[in-house]
Amino acid sequence: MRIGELARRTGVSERSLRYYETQGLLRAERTPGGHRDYPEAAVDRVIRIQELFAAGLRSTKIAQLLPCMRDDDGGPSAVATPRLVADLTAERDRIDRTIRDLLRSRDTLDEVIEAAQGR
Amino acid sequence: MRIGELARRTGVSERSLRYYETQGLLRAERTPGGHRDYPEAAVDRVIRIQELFAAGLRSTKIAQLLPCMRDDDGGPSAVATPRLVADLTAERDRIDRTIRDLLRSRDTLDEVIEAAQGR
DNA sequence: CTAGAACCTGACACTGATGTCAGGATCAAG
DNA sequence: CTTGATCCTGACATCAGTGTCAGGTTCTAG
Repeated sequence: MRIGELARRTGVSERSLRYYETQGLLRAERTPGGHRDYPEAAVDRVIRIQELFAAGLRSTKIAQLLPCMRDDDGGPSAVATPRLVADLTAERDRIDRTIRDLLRSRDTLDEVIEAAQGR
Repeated sequence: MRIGELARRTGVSERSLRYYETQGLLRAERTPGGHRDYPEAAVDRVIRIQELFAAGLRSTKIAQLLPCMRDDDGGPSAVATPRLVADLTAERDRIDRTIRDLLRSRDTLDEVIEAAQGR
């Protein structure tokens, strides 16, 4: 599929999709004229990428991580190096802390919201 | 207390503390010579601010929110306007989505980590 | 063939919190 | 008074993903 359709189906801008390509996160075949042509699996992949971005990982980490994920267009997964595992473990712990933080902040907001609704 | 001590005790840089002041998030008395002098309660306040930043709120929202929080140096809380309540509700929903996203990403990382550890 | 939609690359702007540096003033202890 | 630690303001830089625009090419339907 073309970049426009992929953008529409994932909710990610064409600009971002091209950026992902420069970062090695997403590859595409090219038509004879040079237009990008994505496989169907790109949809899931882009959504996965967005989730990881939302989790605060930066593109270089995601680029290392993606080949180690199963479900990566069905091919056999690469195995993470010890170095990468250490990095990912640190990321996971950071995510855990972030989640705790978010829960606290959500409670804070709820308090204010409820107080304003007169109870 | 002085800015250096506040920075040390909260883990937030002096630069950021001054920035918070320009954004109306944090106030300080001044010594005759112009140095900032923070009350003890500033420690909790800064930590609260950091949590809200970590939750993705931007300084303008935090500035609106802070006076509506109880525990705000003991004074009586302001009450959020309907407009603000709507904003905060949207923020809370965004935070909820973020949490769900983080949980998914954490699971993704866990899968890769476990796979690499040979089980 | 042609028109319009869709795509290409490359460049520059922005955001918003934070880092960092310069040049100078204040503070506290000896 | 002096000295070294601490603080002041103001300015500019950074990061990383994304928006946007320009100028040009490709694709597809009629």
